[in-house]
Amino acid sequence: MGLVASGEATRERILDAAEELFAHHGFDATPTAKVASEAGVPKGLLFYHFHRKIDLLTALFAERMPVAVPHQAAEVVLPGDIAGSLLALFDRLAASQQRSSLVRTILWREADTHPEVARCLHTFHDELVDLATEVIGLADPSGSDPAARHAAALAWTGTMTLALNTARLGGTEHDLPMVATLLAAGLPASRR
Amino acid sequence: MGLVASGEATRERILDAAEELFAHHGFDATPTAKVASEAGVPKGLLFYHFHRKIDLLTALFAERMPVAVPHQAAEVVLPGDIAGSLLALFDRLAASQQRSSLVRTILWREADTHPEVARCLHTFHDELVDLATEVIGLADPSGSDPAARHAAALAWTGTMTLALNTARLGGTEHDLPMVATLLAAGLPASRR
Amino acid sequence: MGLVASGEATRERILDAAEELFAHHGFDATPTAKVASEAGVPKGLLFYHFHRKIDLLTALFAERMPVAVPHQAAEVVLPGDIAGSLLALFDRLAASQQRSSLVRTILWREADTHPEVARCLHTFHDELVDLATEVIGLADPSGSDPAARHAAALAWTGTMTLALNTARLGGTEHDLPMVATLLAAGLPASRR
Amino acid sequence: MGLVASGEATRERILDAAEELFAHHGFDATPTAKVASEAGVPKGLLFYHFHRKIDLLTALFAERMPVAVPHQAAEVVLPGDIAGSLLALFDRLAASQQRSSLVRTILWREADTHPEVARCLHTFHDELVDLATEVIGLADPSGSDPAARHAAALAWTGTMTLALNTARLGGTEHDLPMVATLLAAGLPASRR
DNA sequence: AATGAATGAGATTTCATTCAT
DNA sequence: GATGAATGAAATCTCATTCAT
Repeated sequence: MGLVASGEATRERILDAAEELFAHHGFDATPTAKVASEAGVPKGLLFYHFHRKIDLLTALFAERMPVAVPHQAAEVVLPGDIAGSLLALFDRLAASQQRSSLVRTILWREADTHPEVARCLHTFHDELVDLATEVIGLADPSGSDPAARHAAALAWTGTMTLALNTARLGGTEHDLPMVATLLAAGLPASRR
Repeated sequence: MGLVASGEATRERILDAAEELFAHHGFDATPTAKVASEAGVPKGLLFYHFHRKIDLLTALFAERMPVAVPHQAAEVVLPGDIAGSLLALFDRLAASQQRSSLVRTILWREADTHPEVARCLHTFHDELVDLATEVIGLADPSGSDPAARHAAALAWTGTMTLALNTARLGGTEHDLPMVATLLAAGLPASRR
Repeated sequence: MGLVASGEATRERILDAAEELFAHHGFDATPTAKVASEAGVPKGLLFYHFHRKIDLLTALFAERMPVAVPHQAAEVVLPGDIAGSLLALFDRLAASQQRSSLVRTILWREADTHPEVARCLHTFHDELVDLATEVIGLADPSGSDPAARHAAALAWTGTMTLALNTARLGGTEHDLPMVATLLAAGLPASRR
Repeated sequence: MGLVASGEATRERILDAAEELFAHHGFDATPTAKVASEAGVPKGLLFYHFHRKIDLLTALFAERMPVAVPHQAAEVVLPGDIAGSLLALFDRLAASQQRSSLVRTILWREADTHPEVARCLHTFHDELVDLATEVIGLADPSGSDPAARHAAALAWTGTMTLALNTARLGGTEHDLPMVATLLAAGLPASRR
């Protein structure tokens, strides 16, 4: 009938539970039994879908890792307004994090101990820097120095990351607009 | 005489082992038995000095958390050279991290699951931003806008943090000098 | 079919072992490992059925506590023969204790340290006194004073308890029939 | 000087702590470390005074076990008033228990698992029965049957024990005077 | 696919006892 | 007598994983 195969839905429920629990308590501190009970499935079924515990983690990154999608660049750019474009990029990023903050939390937590997770994190950062660089290039009418654009993108990525982590961990707010303005101001000045 | 009581030395050996193992494998994935054997003490002695496993973690942060010492500001400043001063600050920080990269690694890993650890992380960041703000103020001859100085300090802290994390997790190098130059260039321009 | 689920049978085997060991060596002096090995199950399975060690104790009292069943009163009464009825009551009790002396042993041992166990003990005693009162009432043709009946029941319960504990702990025998006769003799005399 | 040797006082403080803790939590559930800390002495000192943990228990019974002192009989007797004499005996006993209820609590708890403790308990009960028999004999003017006196003493000992245990464990009160009256009434009646 | 009991290795923690000072 | 660190055996409990049904 019109019903989706129950197996697939079960798998997703398990992943949902794992994502939530891994983010809040960490991979090692989360028993598979808790994942199963949170997902409302018997323990045995979990190991039918994911042979080992670690497979839950890899499945999460394989299927739910947020991507800093390149085609956002154009959508975000305000021609002639570098600072505004950077802030728009941040807003986009923050919004997308909404939907994937759990995976990102796991990403930071497990990066130190799982090399492949560390690679995920770096790839994500490199993509962010590239994206920011592209945004600046599209927004800057005067055509600044590529190296300067890359430096600004780097600083902005660092600032965004700091802000997102601070928000995630509940620290004090930061003044992003002022930073965007500063970077935009520095760009032409450093062109020389 | 000058000899430390044996109990104290043992305690430090245990903390050394815990620091090393927690940083490399994570708090939850490190058995207390391994901490003990690495420290060369019997399992029971570990619980004589630290009642519960978690006390090892809190002791590490209470006693070995690196501090962004304020009096570094003056020592690091190159009057008239903002970019150089910022880079010098980074070198100082990187050097000090050498001696405490383990605690910092643990700091990032456990921040999500242990609220008091998250507070440590925020305090550290806030201190860094304040320190960078002070450095810029001392290095800038023309007396820039305080808000701009703070924004530059924020961007620089984000960049430094990104660079240190990237280095720790083995990612691609970043071009810090260019960022410093860019921020220095942006400061007077944004003063108006 | 009539077959019990294997899980249930295992649970009972574990309780059997716990009952035996707790009675002979005490709750605190009995390692869970010994309960498991005595029951012929792996250690882990014990904690699958009973989450904590103390749950073994509470399960024993909840499921195996002997009850001084009220409907015994009529079965035990020899009309007109108060002393004989009391002795018959004791025989019934002693016989039923045969099947539950272990739980009773545990009951006495742990009453001081576990409040809910103490409550079990009191309930049991109160039921005994009520039952003895009823027996006396049914056996006594002349209709003695209710307060006197209750006093005799109390004295008889104390005597029975003393006798059972003495037997359990291996002390010297007591002359129960003489006590029963004495109490029966005192009843009408105290009616005045 | 006038000071008592500190060693003796320390020993008593340790025994005080052990008595309290063994009574409230049981021998097996009480760590020696807690006895030491409660007594305010370092752990090592405890094992200087009592070589093994079990020696604490034996010392308690050897030095602090309450005795049902025979010479109380005369002090308690109200000539001609058997019931009153029995009640007076109970009051004496209850008062003496005040000063030794802890040891008695331990007595009941450990009797099942320590044979020599069980012997203590029986000795105490036998002494009580003998004492009650003597009291009845002294109080009874008409000179009742020795076997009846012994039976009454037995019933009274059981009743007193039940009452004391009920009081100790916090159960419902019992009407002792009525029982004493009943037993006194039964004595001559059963003489025939 | 589904189920829940079973398994056993191993984790954290406790604790009686010893010992050097 | 006094002290507190040291020791290691053992206790309770956890958990990933398997398996029969």
